[in-house]
Parts: sequence; C-alpha cells; structure tokens
Amino acid sequence: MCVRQQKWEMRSQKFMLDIKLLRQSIDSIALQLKSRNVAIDVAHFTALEEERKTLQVKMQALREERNKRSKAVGKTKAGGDSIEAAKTSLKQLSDELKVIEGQFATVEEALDVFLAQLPNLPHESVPIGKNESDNQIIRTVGEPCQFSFIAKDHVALGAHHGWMDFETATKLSGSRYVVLRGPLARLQRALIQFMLDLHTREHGYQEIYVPYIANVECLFGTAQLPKFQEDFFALHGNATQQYLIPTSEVTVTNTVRDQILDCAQLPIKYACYSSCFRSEAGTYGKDMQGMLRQHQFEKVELVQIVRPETSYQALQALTQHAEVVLQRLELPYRVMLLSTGDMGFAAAKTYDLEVWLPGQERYREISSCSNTEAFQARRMKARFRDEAGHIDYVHTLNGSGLAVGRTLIAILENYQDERGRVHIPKALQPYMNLEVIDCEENWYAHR
RNA sequence: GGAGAGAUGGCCGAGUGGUCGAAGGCGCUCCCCUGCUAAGGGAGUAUGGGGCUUAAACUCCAUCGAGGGUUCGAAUCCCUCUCUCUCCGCCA
Repeated sequence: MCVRQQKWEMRSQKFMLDIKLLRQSIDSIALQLKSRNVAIDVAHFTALEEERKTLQVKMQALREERNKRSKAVGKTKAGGDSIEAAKTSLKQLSDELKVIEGQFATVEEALDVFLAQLPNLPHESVPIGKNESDNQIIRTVGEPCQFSFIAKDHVALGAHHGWMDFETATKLSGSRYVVLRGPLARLQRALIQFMLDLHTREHGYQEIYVPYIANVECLFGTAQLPKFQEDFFALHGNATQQYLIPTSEVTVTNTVRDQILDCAQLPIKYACYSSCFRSEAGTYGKDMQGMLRQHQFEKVELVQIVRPETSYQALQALTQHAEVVLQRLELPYRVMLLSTGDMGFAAAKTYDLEVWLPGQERYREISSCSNTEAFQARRMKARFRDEAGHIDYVHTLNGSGLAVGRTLIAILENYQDERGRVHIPKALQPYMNLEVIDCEENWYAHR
C-alpha cells in the first residue's frame, strides 16, 4: 500500500488557498496575488495540475484493479487452488503501479514548492499598494502631547539607577536584549496584568497559558513555516525540530489544530500573555537603540476562532479590544489599514495600531490585528460542524493586545515630565501601586 | 536516566496476512411501539480526495499514532520516530 496520495491530500488542505478554487480560477488568483507583489507562473501550475490529474486517475484505476484481483487471489487460495500464475501477473501490475506512484510523487513535490510560495488572498477592502507607504490612516485618536521641554527618549528616561540596562543584557546574552530593574520591571508586570484583566473581564476572552516552544506542525499551521524559517529561533540538540515561538499566536491558534469543533463552541476567544522570541534577521542597524526591537519581548496576544461569516465583524471587535488598552492608558495612537504590499503572509486583512512616541516624534507599531480567514485553518485542519451537520473551516484572527515592551516605552516617553520623572496613567496606578516613577528616589526602599 | 506495556471510528473495545473501513457495546440522530416516564423494536451515524455531474445520486481511491519496508495482498509482519501509561531514580 502506498500512502503518498494521503500526503498529497493533506498538503492540498494544509497549504494556503482553497485548492479547488485554485484549480478553477488560477488566473484571477494570479491577478489578486500580483497586488501582493507575488508573481505566479500560471502555465507552470496548469501543466503540473494537468499532470497530477492524469496520474491520479491512472493510479487510482490501477489500485482498484490490484485490490480486486488481490482479493480474488485470496479466495482462490482459500479454495485450495494454486495462485502462482496470478501472483506473477499481479507482480507486474504492482510494479507498474509503483512507477506511476513515483511519478505522482514527483509532481506532488513540484506542486508543493509552488503552493508554499502563495500568501493569502487580500480581502477586497484592502488598499492595493507596494509597501507601507500605501497604508491608509483609518483614524487618529488623541493628540501627540506638546512638552514645554525637550522630550527624552525611553533610553534616557530608563537609564537612572540602571533601571533599563542594555549593557548587562549584552553581557548576559548579546545585542537586542534588555535587563529591567525596580520600577520598570514592575511596570512591565503591571502592564501584563492590566491588559489581561481588561480582556478577560470586559472583552470576554478566556485567559490561556501555552508552551513557548512549538513543533514544526504548529509553525506550519500558522504559516510561519516554510517560508520564514530565518525569523525565529530553532532549538538544537533535539531529536525533533522545535522552535521558540515568535508570538503566542502560534501555540494558541494551534490548540484547535486537527479538530472538528461543535458550532456551539464558537466563537473561541483567547487572551494569552507570553514571552516572544524573534531572530530579527535582516534588521541590522534598524532600531538598534533601546528596547523597541528585541530578540525577547513580552506580549499579550488576542486570538479568535470564529465562524466564517462573522470573521470581519470579529476583526473590527478585536481591533477595538486592542485599542481600548491604549485608550485606558491615554496614549495617542492611530489605526492603519495595511495595503496589500505590507500585509503578512497569512493575513487577508490587517489593521496596525501605532502609538505616538515623543522620543522619536513619530508613530510606531504597537499592535497588528489580522483576519487570516481560512488560511491558517486549512493548514491546521481546524474545522467546525454547523447546525445542519455540514463541516467547514473556521476563520482565525489574531492581534496584539498589546506588545508590552513597546507599551512600556510609550508610557515612559508620553508621561515624562521636565524633571525626568514618569507619571503612571490612572488606569495603571492600582497595578503599580504608585503614581509616579521618581528618578531621585531610592527604589530599594520601595515595597 | 533505567525497566516494562501500549496507540484501532465521538467514546469503550475486538481483531496477528486475504471479501476488514473494520465485530460488539455505549453515545447520538430519525422512525415505530407504549396513556406520561422508564423499558423495547427498526434504520442510520468517520474524514479527505478523484471520476461523473448544474447538483444530487452513484462509484472509485486513501486513512487503524507518524514515516518507511516486506508481500500479489498489511490494522495484522519488519525497521525508525512520536506520544501515552506503570514502576524505579532524579527534579522546579
């Protein structure tokens, strides 16, 4: 028996777009993907697909014959007659089948390579553009504050007493790490607690804790693999390949992998705090100062598993949920609708939240909220059964609610005063048990 | 880390080379019967893909943890891996 066919079928679900849609309307898909700067070789695909079909039909016919005749052999043997002649001719058939199966496997591999390059199709409402300069500002909330003094950046504000210590972090690990002490370590912890409480108490998310190490299937399911292997850390010395999660989206979303959910379970809404690990390969020289871009950072992630017809409503809601964090912290921000050229591989539509950073005098990304529609679900085989018993893929969404390190930066820079003190936003004060971080204070005395 | 036992459908569980996609039970759905309830009778109840179709029907292929091998034929035999359980040791 050969299991190659199953492998192929699994892939056809796992990869990207709906394989049936692709077969039917490759031309219109090519057109849509062009807006994402992806050129696809339609002729190549069509040829492969033709070959695949021919071979599959032939292979199945041969198998059918083999199965039938093998069963007949069994009967003959049970009847006590000789089966030698039948064995010889069946051996030929079996060999022929193996050749076809080999050819089929070759075509399948070529299709693999082709399909793996295809990102999700953008939603029709997504602006067509080359890169981030074509993103649309949806709304701006709050005013960038005007200081009567020259605003410091978070590196300067955190430097007192080694509260934000990059030198020690470099000694411990390397570049792009940070050590936080005293009030800043507490601020980070307070932010995590604040965000989780908000989402679980007011937005209806269930808190979830997941592993920070994920297997290949997870990374594949959420589409970090196979294309973006260099973006995160692989663990060595393991028999099985494992990776540090670049976001808890990976493990949280994969909790529903290989499942047929009951429609009564939907929507599923998870809020997850985790550390995140990114190699930041190819970002040399970018944001080298400060803790804006780190190999290890903290994030509260929001994930929703929903019915297809509700996923765009859910995207609006999820984006709102992330925005509320900024609103409660009274940080000025704006909402960007990403253009086709700037979206992530798995996303059909993405809103970025950008917070105002006085130290840089510009807005910086602090959250990214995406609807991947069934793109991840297909790869994960995450489905649901509706009231009528029909099975369909779920839609998955994810968004940061928020990136904790960057929120900490935003608070330092937006809430600084002329003396270099940092005031704590009202909403956060109960969590900090403090109103102001005073650089003239001895923090060892603080309880 | 050492020793052993396992992995079968929604669940339990039979099945050591051939009509096994898989007995039996439970659960679930529909129907029948019974004055309600309970009990009873009957039928159905996996997933993915291909062919043919407007569609359905039909039919074929694949799937018994994963991958590979032996064979005309594999849930069943061999190899590798993963996971689970029990005992011992160690440990936050």
